[in-house]
Amino acid sequence: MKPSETPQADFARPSGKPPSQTQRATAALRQMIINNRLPAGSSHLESELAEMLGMSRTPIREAAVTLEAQGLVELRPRRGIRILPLSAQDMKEIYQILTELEGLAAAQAAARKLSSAEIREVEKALADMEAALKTDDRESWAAADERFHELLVSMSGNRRLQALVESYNDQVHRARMLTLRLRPAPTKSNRDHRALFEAIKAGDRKRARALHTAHRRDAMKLIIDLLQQHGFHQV
Amino acid sequence: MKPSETPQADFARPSGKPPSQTQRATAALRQMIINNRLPAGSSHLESELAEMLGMSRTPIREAAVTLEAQGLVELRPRRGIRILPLSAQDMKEIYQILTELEGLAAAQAAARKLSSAEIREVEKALADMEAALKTDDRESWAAADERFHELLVSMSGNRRLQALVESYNDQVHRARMLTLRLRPAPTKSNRDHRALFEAIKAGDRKRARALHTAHRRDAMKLIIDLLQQHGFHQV
DNA sequence: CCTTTCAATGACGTATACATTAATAAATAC
DNA sequence: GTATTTATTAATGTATACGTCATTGAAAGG
Repeated sequence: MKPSETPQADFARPSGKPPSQTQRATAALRQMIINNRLPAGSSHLESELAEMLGMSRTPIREAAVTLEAQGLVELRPRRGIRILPLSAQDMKEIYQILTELEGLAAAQAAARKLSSAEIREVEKALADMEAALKTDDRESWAAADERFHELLVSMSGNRRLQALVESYNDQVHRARMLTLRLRPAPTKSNRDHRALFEAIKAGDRKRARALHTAHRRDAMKLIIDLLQQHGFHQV
Repeated sequence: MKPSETPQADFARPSGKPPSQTQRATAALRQMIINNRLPAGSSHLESELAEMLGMSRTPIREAAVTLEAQGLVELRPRRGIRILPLSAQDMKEIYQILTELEGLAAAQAAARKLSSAEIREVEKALADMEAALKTDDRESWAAADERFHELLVSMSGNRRLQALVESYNDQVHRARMLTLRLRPAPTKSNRDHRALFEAIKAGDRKRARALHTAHRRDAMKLIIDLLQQHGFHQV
């Protein structure tokens, strides 16, 4: 559930400063888009959003430009800022990219020597997922799952890769949440995660990559099928 | 040499309209960054750039935000817009990502049935590269090489993948041009291209991916080594 | 009743204004 | 001569102003 942040947001907030209006606008809008409080397909005038967030149009526009570059919205002259919906085709494109990039991350992670702190964090995420599976707490499971995958990518050591995966994950977050209750219990997912992490710890790059790729491919198929079955042509 | 364009720039210019100031600014600045007319590491005040391009600060700021999201510049409060230089580590990160994404593109292209127009365009690029190699015309060779790789990615059918690769290619364009005259004649490169294209036409996904991955890995090593040998620690 | 033209509205793109605040220089103390 | 404090400068972040142009509705014509 943790909101991701754009790379520049990270740089631009040297931890002491009060966030600028532009930063507030970017974070707030991204958040609202990701968890569907600004529904996919809806349009919003700059002045509306400005009033809603208590600022002028200027920082709203800058935020909108950033989010457009991230693929979350589209700026349509005189018709407002449109929250981009995702078609099945869009999902496929994004998942193909994610599959590839996360596969690389897994291989890179396997090539490294993990710190004990890293291992502990991953183990925690795995344990949380298993606990959530027992009580069928889907939200907690999804949160831990997200944490697990974020950790993997961060362990790749490639900051750009990390930012990129985060950004594309943001784009499919809505769809993932939507299918969370429609899917069967993620028993196999948990097994996959364990096996993947074992391969990484063992330093088996090839296997880590293969396992992650297969895992993501399954996830994509699951989500796309579910959306289709339940008649969502756009998300 | 062809300047790439951001996805939104493509959408935002429905071919009839005069480009907006923001679009002009984004294109001009990107162009100047990519071909080193705004040197890596240099900083520029918004007002300078505004005067240079004959517009107010507003469109300059919007362009800067876009280019920051693309990873080309950094906005430093009160110290101007800084053109981000690339270290060897940066190059490695970017090439890892490019290698992966273009490998995927090659595999996807191999899975498709290419149109005769597509085949003709690729053949032209290949022929141009071979002709340029004969006369040792490095600039023409680089232009054709770029066209070849762009065509491959576009043949993947994944628009997002295409935009992404374009964007990361922009980031290493400077370094590529810098090493163009330092490297040995790209004889092997041309052979690689031929073999790769044969694999794609034959529909051999695995081989297409493997060939492309190896090709890019070689290119990365070549460039990084050359830069190191010639004492460029930043580009 | 449907189509087309025209006018009015208002959202956006851009310029400009202005307060804030960081960086630089000057001045003072040591 | 060096370090610390203060004053000055000026670049940014944000608000506001305004002209342009697309969209909507009305009016006129078929």
